[in-house]
Amino acid sequence: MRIKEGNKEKDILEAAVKVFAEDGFHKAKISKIAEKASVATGSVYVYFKNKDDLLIKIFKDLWENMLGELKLLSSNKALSASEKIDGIIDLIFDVFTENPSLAIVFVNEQNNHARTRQDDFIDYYEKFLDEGEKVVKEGIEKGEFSSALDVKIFRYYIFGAIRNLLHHWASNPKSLTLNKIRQNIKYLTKNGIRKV
Amino acid sequence: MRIKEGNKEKDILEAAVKVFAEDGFHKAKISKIAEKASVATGSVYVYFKNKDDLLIKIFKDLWENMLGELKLLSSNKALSASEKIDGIIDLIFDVFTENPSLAIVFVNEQNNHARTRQDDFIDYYEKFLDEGEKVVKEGIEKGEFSSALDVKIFRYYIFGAIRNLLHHWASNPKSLTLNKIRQNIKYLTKNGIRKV
DNA sequence: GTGATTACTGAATCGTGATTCAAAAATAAA
DNA sequence: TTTATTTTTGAATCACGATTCAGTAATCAC
Repeated sequence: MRIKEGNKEKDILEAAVKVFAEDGFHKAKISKIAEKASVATGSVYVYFKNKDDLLIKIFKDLWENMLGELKLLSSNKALSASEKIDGIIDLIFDVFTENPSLAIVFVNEQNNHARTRQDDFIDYYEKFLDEGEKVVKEGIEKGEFSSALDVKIFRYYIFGAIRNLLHHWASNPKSLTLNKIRQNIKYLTKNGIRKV
Repeated sequence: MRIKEGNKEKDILEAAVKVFAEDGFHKAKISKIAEKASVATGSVYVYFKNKDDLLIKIFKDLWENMLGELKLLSSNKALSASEKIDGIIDLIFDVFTENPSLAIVFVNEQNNHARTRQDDFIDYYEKFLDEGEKVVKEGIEKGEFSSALDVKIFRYYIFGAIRNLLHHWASNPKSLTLNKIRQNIKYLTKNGIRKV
């Protein structure tokens, strides 16, 4: 019997994130991913069904993890709705700060890929958004947030804003500090641009 | 001499937008675009250099046009900065309301495609964003908008929010009316979620 | 009508890179 | 050391669809 050496599955997945971020999913070559992971091309197919499967696993890992963390946060009775919103923003920024390539892959590939197929990572992603939506509802009920707003719309609004800024940052890390972006998002989300 | 019948270039471009929206750029087949435009596959190559060229022309038309309209708007001395922001939001919504497929193609393909190549549609797109940025700066100088915000960040923030909502709407037109989305964006942009 | 010119066609070609698989290598058990 | 079992390899295969181009059709000028 022979034991698998190291953790090739993880190596391949990490290499895939980098290559997908660099070249885009469609132009990314399996051979390049294999090379970056220091395995043979064929080994990729030992661990993953095909190229799509790589992307699906990347997103599944991401959102499964994010959902778990968000649940901890949103169930924390000590926090106001406003603090929870800040917490969610921090959650997202922390993950993507640690892994800018993942931010790029998420922003560039997830929508496109989710459209046709019906993969289970979408469940986790949707649940993540649903959980965030609950926080906003709670804030409205408590009177913290304006009842004029539509929670469904807000969910796409804030998430789109964050995504776009992350993408911009990941593509030009020098142009803005992530911390400044994070603070501005928190401010804008709550107060908008109007002078108070 | 033979004269070109109809406007095949326009037909092909419109068909391409639809097919790219439906299938995504990479899975879209030239033969399907040709069929939808009622021309032969080869005719696509009479009017366009290659598949990429189709996408580039789509974006160029879009942003050249948008920039023109935005310039008219932003130079209108009768409007406050706040009214101009509303105007920009209307501008974007009007175009994509008329052509939801274009909204999908924009959201799904533009980032991805812009990354590698250096095409001239990017100039128009950047100028459009720059022009919007000017309006915000003007609003800050006039004291209409909070001086706490970073205009660069706001530009990506608002544009990301709009993009994401348009994409959601274009994928599920039934779920929300575009008018409601538009109103919420205007409200959120200016006031945020906090109860006033 | 004829000839000249340009538009249009779509089947055949061709490049690319995902995927396969037979062989080699590594380890474990005997 | 030999055999059995599992992992790893990477060159060969193969499918796909973008692109080409030789041929056909349409229109014009005369």
